[in-house]
Amino acid sequence: MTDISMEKTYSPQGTEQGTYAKWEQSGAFTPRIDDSKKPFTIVMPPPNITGQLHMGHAMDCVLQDSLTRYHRMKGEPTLWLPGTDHASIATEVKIVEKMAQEGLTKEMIGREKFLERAWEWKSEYGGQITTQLRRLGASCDWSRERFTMDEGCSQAVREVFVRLYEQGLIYRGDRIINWCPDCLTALSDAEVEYEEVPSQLWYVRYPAKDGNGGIVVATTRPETMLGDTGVAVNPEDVRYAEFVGKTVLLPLVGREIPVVADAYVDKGFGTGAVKMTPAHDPNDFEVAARHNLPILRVINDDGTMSENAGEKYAGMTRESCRKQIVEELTQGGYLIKVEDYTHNVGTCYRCRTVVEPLISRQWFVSMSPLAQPAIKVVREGETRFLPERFEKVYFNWMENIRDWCISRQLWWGQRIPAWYCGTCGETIVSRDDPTICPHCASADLRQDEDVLDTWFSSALWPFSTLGWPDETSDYKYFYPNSTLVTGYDIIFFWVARMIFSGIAYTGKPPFDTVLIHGLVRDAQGRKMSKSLGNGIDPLEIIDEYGADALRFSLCMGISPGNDTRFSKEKIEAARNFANKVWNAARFVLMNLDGQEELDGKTLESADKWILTQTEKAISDVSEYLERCDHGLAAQRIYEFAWNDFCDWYIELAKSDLFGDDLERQAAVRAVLQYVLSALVRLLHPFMPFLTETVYSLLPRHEDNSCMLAPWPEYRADLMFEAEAEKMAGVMDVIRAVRNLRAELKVQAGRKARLLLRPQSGWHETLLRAEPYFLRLAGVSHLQMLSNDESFTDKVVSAVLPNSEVLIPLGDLVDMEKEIARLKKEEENLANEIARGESRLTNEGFLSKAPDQLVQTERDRLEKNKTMLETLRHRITGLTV
RNA sequence: GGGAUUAUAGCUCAGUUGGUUAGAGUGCCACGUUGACAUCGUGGAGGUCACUGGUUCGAGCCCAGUUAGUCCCACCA
Repeated sequence: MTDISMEKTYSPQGTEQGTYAKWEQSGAFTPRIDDSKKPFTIVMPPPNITGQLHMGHAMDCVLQDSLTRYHRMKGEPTLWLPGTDHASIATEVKIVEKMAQEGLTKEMIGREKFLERAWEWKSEYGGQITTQLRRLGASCDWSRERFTMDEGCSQAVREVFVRLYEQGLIYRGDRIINWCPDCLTALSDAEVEYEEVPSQLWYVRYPAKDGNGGIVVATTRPETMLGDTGVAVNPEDVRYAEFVGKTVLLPLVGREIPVVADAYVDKGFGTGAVKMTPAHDPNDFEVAARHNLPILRVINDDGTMSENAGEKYAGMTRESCRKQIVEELTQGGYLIKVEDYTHNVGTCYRCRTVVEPLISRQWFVSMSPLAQPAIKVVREGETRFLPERFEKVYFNWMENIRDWCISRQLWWGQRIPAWYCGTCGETIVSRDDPTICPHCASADLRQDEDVLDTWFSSALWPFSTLGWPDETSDYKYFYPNSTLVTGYDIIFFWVARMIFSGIAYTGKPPFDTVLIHGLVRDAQGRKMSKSLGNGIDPLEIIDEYGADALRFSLCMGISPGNDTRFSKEKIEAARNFANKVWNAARFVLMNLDGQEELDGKTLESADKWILTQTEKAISDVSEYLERCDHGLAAQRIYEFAWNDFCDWYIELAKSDLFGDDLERQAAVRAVLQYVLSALVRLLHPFMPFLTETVYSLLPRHEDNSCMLAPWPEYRADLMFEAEAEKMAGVMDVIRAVRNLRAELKVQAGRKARLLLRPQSGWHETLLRAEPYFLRLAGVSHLQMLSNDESFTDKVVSAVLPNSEVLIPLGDLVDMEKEIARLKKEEENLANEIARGESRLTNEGFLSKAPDQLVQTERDRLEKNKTMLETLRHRITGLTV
């Protein structure tokens, strides 16, 4: 017996952090570039430096780490590249909030000081995040850790910006954009979230020039009428045909505005006439462009009404101005009616403020030339989504894409590399900071104040992190990446943009596979959020249950792309599983002698059975991991470890292990060692800490790391299907005996005799299984009955395909009950036979079903008939 | 308006190209200190696979429709 000291209960708290430190110090997270091997690369979706990691990050991390560990064990040079995201707007908002507590504003301290604070923030929170990732066991290559605003990433950003500008794909223009009046910046379309809000639809009469009649328009935003420069109707609408080309008067303001005909207007909605506010509505803006309507901006950046709105309203908020306008319209007799109306309003995805569409001069990326090839690579399967259905989401977005507004009126981020000449007005976009204007040689240059959308740099992450635009060895070897793992919530923000960016700048799509996972919800299925206060801190879970338990619980029972619930029950189940494996290992290790060697051993059925189960598990788990199906893989390992190995094999092994046959002992030890070693390695991607500890305790593995151990290889020579089936038959008998005993409520300690009447071919197997019956079924002694040998004592019995099981229990047996029970069995069996017969007399089944299935059905029917006969014989014997 | 997705045991969820009598965890009931583990063991109860129709020799799975929920996109003022 090996002398080992393993606690009775696995306690992760004492070992995990030390194990991680050892891994990290060993340098094993850093892959060796080997041109003869294909690498496996994952870049981590960089968490925002705005705060701590939540459960969603934990899941993201766990899925990536299991893939990483699996591929590393398979011997592929595996790179999982970590990093963090500067999260321009989100971080800036946080810093501003924090400064407000000190009574400071951005303007008070200025850009430079502000950026100093931002970098301090980065080093504090960025560090917290990487600490958390380590606690989770993330085996990423910290030597390659990146930040979206580090020098290299910023250089890549600059390169891309300049290239696109030179290609004419980046332009600056006055267009309607989404403006957040609270964050005081432009937003891209993707950054606006729509919310249904109950509101009203106001019907307002715009009188004709003489003050009478006119046109009634319907609007959800009466306050914007101050910026109206026209009214539009449908060209085919006879009701308004006479007005087209004429003008109406804008109430309260008295401005004369033209009536135009445009197909955009829906005759059926409202009154069929729409007021045009080109400066504050994207559709109106387009109509205005077609009809040369003037653009009048009446809302300021901060959401208040501007000078253009008129002296009376200037400075009012949008909300109070609306009230005021409605009141005045009512008084003036212009308000015809008000209807309740629910509509969607856009809100800022960071601060939830209602966004204001307004016309503004911003930088844009021209999307349609970039989108086309990005659609193609997915269409043609060069890049695939898992699950596949997310491709539809992707196509839908890409095919309807609009130009991307990339400038943000913020300070924290990559500054737009554009300079304006104060002398000649020239715009200079260049890779190096210009000192004089190339057009007029003036030195009066001013850099654009704005920064780029955070997602502009995230879009380059798969290659900017590897050194691009330089042709570094990392870039050449690890790009394109293999798999990208992320949640479905950022397909548009991030995945789509990486794909078109990768193709446009590197010529290759950035990864082959996009694995999309769902959200982690709370036990009630609600989204975890700060406002609900139902978020769970992964670190608290790790402290209480261990990282392995957390990891396993995040993998178990998940289905690709679907949301999952996090519950106490789940984490406890995972913790219990860790303990189970720990104890199985503890038992095995207590019984090993360090000389285990499977080859050359004489194996019995039980050994062959567990080896066969092991090979099947190896093959299944490998396949599931290849398919990135963590849920099935975890489930499969769980079953194998708990049911096959612990519940059956270890128990079966005990009779040999504690028996006198030294050869059997040695064989069983070798099998235990082999299976445990395979099990631990299969489990390692999911429970790295536990398995690392156990693996190092295995004989001759003192200095070996499970993390670097070879992934278990499927061995066809250890598959013993026929023997395994025999063993399964023995297990059926054991189960039947247990069942009978339990039904009769036989005390566990009370042994009973077991009589078996085997079917042909089973005598030897069952006879040899006697020790198993004794140990696992509470049997005192086995007696084999021949076919014609009758047995009429008081017995309970069961009929199995391989034998008739009889247990004489004397007065414990209530013969009435026993007969009733057997009759029920008889009925079930008869039904089963009837079902089989109807199938086998069905012409359609016989002619169309696969031959093999028909044969199976025949065999089964045959077997059932024999069993029924035995059962009837038994019943007759008892009733006579 | 368009699309996706979910509906399977009390609860949480699996169920690969259609093929035995639909599985697991958890909860529940009964029994149990059998030389790893009570974070355990053994046994048990518990399901018209949302509904309707269709295809098929055969449907939880495929098709059509219905109902209920969740989500995404679009943004008719």
